[in-house]
Amino acid sequence: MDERSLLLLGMLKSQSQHGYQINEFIEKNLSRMVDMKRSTAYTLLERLCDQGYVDGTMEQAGNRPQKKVYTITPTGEQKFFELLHEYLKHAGVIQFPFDIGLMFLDSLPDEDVSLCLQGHLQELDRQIVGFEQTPRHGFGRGVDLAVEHRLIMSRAERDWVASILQRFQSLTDE
Amino acid sequence: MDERSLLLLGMLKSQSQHGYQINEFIEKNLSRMVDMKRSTAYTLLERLCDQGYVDGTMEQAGNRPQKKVYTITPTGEQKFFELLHEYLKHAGVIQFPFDIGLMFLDSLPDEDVSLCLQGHLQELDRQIVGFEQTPRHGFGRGVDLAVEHRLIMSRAERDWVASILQRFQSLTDE
DNA sequence: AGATGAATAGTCGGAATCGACTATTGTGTG
DNA sequence: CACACAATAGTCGATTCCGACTATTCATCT
Repeated sequence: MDERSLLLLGMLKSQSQHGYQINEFIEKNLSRMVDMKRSTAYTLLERLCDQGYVDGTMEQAGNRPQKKVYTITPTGEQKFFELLHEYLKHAGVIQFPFDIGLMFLDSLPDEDVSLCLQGHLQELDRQIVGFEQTPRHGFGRGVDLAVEHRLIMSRAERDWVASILQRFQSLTDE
Repeated sequence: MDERSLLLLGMLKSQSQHGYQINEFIEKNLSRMVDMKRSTAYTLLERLCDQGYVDGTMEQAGNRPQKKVYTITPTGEQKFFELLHEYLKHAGVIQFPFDIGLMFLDSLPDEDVSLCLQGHLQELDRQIVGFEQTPRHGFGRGVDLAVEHRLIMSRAERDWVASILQRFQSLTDE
């Protein structure tokens, strides 16, 4: 059971909803923080139902197409709090694929490195703008904090990459 | 083909070696940056052989037990450079499971949040000490840079979490 | 009326990863 | 000498995740 289940439980805790809604929300609002595909979300929702943490009921509202509405159960809420504590408390091992690149930097001519890092920097800037423009007060202080977290992390990385880039450029220029 | 293959190709580029050595090195020196289990490494090495990027030959050195020595091929080197450019250039979407926790912070009493964040902080401090104590000059500037990268990222996160924690504690104390 | 598209629900097979397990041989210790 | 341990090689089944695909119903447009 990982942070994706925490996300699903959390979203259902704030409001019962159906899979499509959940997926839309994640794609539109959280794609910068979470990477979970639609089919995975459906699978996970099914599992949560099997485990009794969520209750899924088909509804026929008026004559609209069928919807399956998912609702968190009391045990689901318990589980939610358990997971929430866990993920707030633990830092875990974050993996930056970029680091693997960095490790082998030496195999590349300084010029290539400069070019790559420039590209990297631009991507980071784009990400930062994205976070800066993310509307706040999604569903509470918490979401804003998460965005702020990502923002300061991206900025820290950008500043560092920029400083490294300068090192390389001064080597190349001289 | 992901960053794990880049790592394997890179390690083999610097030196032909056998799977056990590779796994040992990753476990002992890179466990803070990369999470890849032994069986995965073996699987990946096999695949790299199939794809012609690596050549694996059983060797019977003296009367020691069998070793399978993996050596990077010319196409493997090409692939290595390709992947290296890719991973240096792109920032990708980093996922912090912590963020999912943050999003739902509001569901927890401030006191709980304080306790969790204190735990988080301690873990981060441990990680930072780990990076600080990582011996430098592993196989070149690059490795040092990667460690430095992780170090500044962890510090940035620690400082931020500490500031958030203070906010919560001042709320709780009053 | 028929076509098209959006909202909603999935399903299914394949790839990736891991944990736990097995096998072989040399070396060192009691 | 016997036994355990380290070094080396995997294998295999379970689980997870994803991409691509399908199905249904209504609304809208021609």
